[in-house]
Amino acid sequence: MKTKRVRFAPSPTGWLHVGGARTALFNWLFAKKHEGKLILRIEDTDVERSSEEYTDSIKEDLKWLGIKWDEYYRQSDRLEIYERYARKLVHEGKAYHCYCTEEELEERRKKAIEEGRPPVYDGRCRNLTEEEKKRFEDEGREPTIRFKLPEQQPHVVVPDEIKGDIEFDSLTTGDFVILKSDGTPSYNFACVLDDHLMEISFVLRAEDHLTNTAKQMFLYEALGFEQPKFGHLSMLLGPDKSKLSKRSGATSVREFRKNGYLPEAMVNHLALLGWSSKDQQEIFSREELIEKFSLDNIVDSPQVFDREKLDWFNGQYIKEVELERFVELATPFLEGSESVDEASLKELGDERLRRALDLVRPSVSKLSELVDNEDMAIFFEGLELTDEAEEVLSWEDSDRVLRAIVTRFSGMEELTPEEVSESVKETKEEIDTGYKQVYKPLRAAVTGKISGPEIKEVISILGPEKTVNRINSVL
RNA sequence: GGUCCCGUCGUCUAGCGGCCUAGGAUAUCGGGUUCUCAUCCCGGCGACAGGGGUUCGAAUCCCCUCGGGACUGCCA
Repeated sequence: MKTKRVRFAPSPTGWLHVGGARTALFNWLFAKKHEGKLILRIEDTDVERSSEEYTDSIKEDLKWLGIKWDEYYRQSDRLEIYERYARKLVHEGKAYHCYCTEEELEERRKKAIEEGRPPVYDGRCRNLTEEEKKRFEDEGREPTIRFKLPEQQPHVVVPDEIKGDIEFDSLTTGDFVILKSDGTPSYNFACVLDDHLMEISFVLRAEDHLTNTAKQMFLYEALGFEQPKFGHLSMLLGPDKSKLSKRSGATSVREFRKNGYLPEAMVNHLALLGWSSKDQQEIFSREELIEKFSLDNIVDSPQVFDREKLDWFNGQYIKEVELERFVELATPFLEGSESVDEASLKELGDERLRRALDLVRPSVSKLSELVDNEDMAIFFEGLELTDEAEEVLSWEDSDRVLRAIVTRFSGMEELTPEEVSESVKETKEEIDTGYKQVYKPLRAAVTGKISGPEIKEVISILGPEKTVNRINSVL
């Protein structure tokens, strides 16, 4: 069987969009599933809007997501190819030079809309005489090359592996430009040529390309190329149900990355947008996704990108990842926190930081929540008592309790959580009071707050010395 | 306007003619666990867009209406 080849073809005019990321992911999953190849093709033929920076950032973000490509191409490196084929079509009478300027075109378009006619190119340059061409050229006009659509084309069928055949009664387009006046190819042309030349066997792209695919059918025909298979993914929508855009909040994977989302959470969430495994599983490892991925399980209705579900996924992964990795991921966020200076981070030490982060994980759903996190603050100096904590400390037994604890902990080297529990129990019995009367003042004194992570763990991490110091400072 | 796609809880989805008084997840609400918060566990609320057919039987098939979306460039 022939190797399956798919591609992801972004244009570097912005950061990698989550919609694009999903398309890339589905292509990658498809390739992996079938032991095929994923081709990354940068469609940078729009000289004005494309940039090297965006190209790099897209590659970085794909890598971050764990989407690796097998081959890499850039359309700007391939301009001669497109030009050659465009000329070939002109030569064969399947395309022609058009001297209309953008301004003229725009004006006619406007007029057509006003008059209720479809705003399509009227084909006026189809049969220009040599003199007419020369006159235009003398005027300094740079021609484009337009593809000549068949005169009679009742309807087009786009075979779609996901939605089934899609029939177009008519194409809402006239002869379209395949080579722009600056010599760069337009999207549909470069796309068809490259998909063919790169031996793409399956084109999996978003639904906004549906009408493009229809147009491309003619190009395949005119060029004498065999068609690949096609599949169109539904659109990703914002909360307002319109195409996910800047207005809908964060849309680039870069932004999610900066906000402390884990790539595995992102991948998991994206995978479940438009695809499901048909059982009730929600959390998938990469391997499971590859194993279970199938075109049959793709739905064709559009989906809203739900941040809350992503947060849940992220929280799940934060709780599950290896502690070492979590520490690595968390550190930059801690360092970026205003309330934590380098000195106090250093003072805490690696081991205590490790344990503290492990303790705080369950309450965090994205790494950015670690910045100025209340629970983390417990482990740094400079605590202030909240009003509620003050109140707890003013309870009748609080002073006695805390003094008893201080007596127990003084001079100790370290404390395990179990030893803390034991001490609390003994103190409770010694003073003949309830657990709350011990735990609450202890928490208030040590953390300055009345809620937070398990106090026995907190104390164990801080150690007896710091704990005693803190208690003494409120007595 | 034209062309095309789509329509099950707020959101992501299961369902492919009887297993559906429509299942799961998330969000939300309530309860439990805990010194407390978070986690976790248990429970509640919550949907087949509407109308016609076809059929013994329709969320599932057909038609119409309505609604949403995309495209309609020398952007991709």
